[in-house]
Amino acid sequence: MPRPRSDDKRAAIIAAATRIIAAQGLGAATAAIAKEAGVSNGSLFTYFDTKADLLNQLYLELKGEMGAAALGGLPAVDARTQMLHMWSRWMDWATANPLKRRTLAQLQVSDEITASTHESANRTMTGIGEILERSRANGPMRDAPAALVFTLSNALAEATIDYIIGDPDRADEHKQSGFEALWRMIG
Amino acid sequence: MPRPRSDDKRAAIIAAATRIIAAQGLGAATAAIAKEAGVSNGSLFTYFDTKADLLNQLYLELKGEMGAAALGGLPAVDARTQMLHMWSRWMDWATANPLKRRTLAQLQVSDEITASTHESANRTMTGIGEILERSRANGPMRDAPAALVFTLSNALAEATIDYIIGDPDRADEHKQSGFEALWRMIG
Amino acid sequence: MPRPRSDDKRAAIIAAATRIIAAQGLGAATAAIAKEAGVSNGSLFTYFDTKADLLNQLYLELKGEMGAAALGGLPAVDARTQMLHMWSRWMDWATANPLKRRTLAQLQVSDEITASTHESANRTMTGIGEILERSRANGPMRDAPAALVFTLSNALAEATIDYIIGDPDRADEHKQSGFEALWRMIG
Amino acid sequence: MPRPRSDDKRAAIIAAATRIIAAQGLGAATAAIAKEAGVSNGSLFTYFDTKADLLNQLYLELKGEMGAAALGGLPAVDARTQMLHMWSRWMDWATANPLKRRTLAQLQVSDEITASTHESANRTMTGIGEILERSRANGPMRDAPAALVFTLSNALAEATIDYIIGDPDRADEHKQSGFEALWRMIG
DNA sequence: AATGAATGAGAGTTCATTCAT
DNA sequence: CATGAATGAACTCTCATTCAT
Repeated sequence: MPRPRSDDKRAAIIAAATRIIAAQGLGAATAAIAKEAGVSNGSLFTYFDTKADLLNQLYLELKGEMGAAALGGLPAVDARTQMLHMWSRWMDWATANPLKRRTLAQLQVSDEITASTHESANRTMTGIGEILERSRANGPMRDAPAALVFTLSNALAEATIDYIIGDPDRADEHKQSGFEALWRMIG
Repeated sequence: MPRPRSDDKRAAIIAAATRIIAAQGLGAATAAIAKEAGVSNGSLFTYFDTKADLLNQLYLELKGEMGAAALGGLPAVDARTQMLHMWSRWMDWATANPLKRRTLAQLQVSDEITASTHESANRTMTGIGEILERSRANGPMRDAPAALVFTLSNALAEATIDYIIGDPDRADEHKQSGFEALWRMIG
Repeated sequence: MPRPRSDDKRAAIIAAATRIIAAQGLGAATAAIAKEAGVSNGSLFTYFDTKADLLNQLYLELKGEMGAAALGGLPAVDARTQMLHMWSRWMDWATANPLKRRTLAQLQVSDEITASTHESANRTMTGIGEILERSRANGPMRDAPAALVFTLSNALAEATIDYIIGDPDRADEHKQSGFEALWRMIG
Repeated sequence: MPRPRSDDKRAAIIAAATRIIAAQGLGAATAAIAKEAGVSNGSLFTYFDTKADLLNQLYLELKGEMGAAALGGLPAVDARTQMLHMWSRWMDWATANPLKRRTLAQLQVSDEITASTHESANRTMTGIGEILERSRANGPMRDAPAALVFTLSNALAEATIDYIIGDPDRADEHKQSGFEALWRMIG
């Protein structure tokens, strides 16, 4: 796998794409992204084969970062506390990184993101899935398909984040409400 | 008397847009939509001022149809039964109209849809909001902001629909699971 | 020559075209002209075969009106006084009808105006030509080609008008200066 | 090092625009100009931001060239001889470059040309204005506004050129007539 | 005759991608 | 490998003209 030399440049493009897409949407020109990254438009294509490729890698990166943020510093305690910890960090990451969150939301629904990218993004979420599994092990959804539980929980999290972004002053309160709703659902 | 402006033609364009956007995304060319509608590309612009206008009207139409579908034939009974009825019809509409649902999902996150369009779309959802209010009146979220409850419930519904579309054979089962999750959350 | 019935409507279109072209230039849409005339866009084409036809007829009309204005009330006196009279009325018409003058100026240089239209417009200017001929009969340009004298005189008049429009407060003064320049040239 | 932006290509586009506009008017398609220049239609826009930009730059170029032609090789002699020299070179340039002259005439009256472009074009004409000032210093228009004198003289020149183009066989004769008319007016 | 909806050929401009330097 | 000029297909929207009513 011959990779181009500078990881810095790759990272700069990824970061620039995050910013530009947050501002302009997925229709943003690759030239605009390259410029924001301080790189020539031609160079962008030595790091990413196509625009779609860039988008897919960006998605992986952002989703991975979000997952890692959620799982960081996980205490070895009971499921509910772990879940709350994760939930809390997830919301915190989203409010602290509104641009990343915004871009990620756009990518999530784009049809430029391939099935295989979605799949491998989900694979990085395994840790989250495991906590979810432990959380619902004795709850009312214990017999539902794991993927359904995951989908519903994720939807709740995203909706809570959206709501918090619209009313950031009461973030903690909404974060708590959302978590309790989740726990009622699965716990 | 000139040829009168034809409601059929307007409807044909709306329908064509639904199909084409479901297949190609919001980037679909107006010419492709016009062709699918059996209309010249110029004609599209006598029915809709701009592409954005078409998108906004399409959004209103689809969202309105979805809301009407959800609320149709509502029995005058207790909140839970009403909610279940609505939930069920909502899922049914979505599974019966996958293209409309797909296009609606794209429009929902597009930034071509203006704030005022979103607002007036939401106004058509008032009926749904009322049922939700009755449903949570005595439940654990009775003190949460109405908008948060609405957001979370909506997210659950959308997620359930997505899941059902991915595994349509067990639609009824998932529909039921989703509803119970919702009810635990708010009921 | 089957002419459509309403002369009023024809006149309304001509008048509307004058206004719209003065404001928007020759690229103005026929639909805009029709609307300004209070007529349907289709109707415009029963009075004028094509846009070019409208433009040509408009040119003839405006040029004719301008010529008539210049020649009106011509006193039967010596050449210089006649010339001054004409010059004065010409300038007056132009300052009193800035829209017509503006549109006429645009048409004059348009390549939509055919050679034959130019020719017949010039034919309506015969009266002016005659005064010019008498004016230069004993002057320094007595042996120059009539058409050259005409062209130069016309250019002087147009330039004087342009200048007056740019500084209308001293119109009379500039009108006088221009005339004297003309007379020195040919008289 | 990328392919440097080529002055040749810019010049080719300017030259092509001159030819195409002379033939087809200002409505000529940018694609036609690009093709005539042997360049892709996209490339035109790397040299000129918009069609209007191209037109403005073309105007500046042509007017500048015309002014330079008129002022070239100016002898240090009396005003009349200088004026005649300039007049003669001006006419010669116009007859030798009918396409440029034709295109310039169109641009002169176009409303795509901005006020600021007109202004800076006029600034390149300062040399001509100075000769004009010297020429009229003791003549009958010595007290008229400089701008009026300039306007009238220019109109005479343009009209003479037009006339010459229509009867090129007797160019020298007409050139002379025009000059004498001018000199009577201001000298 | 009048209306205005219908048509479809362009128009200017953008942009992902390629490639000469 | 980096650069940015070059490419040309594609896009939305306009408009003179036609034609069903």
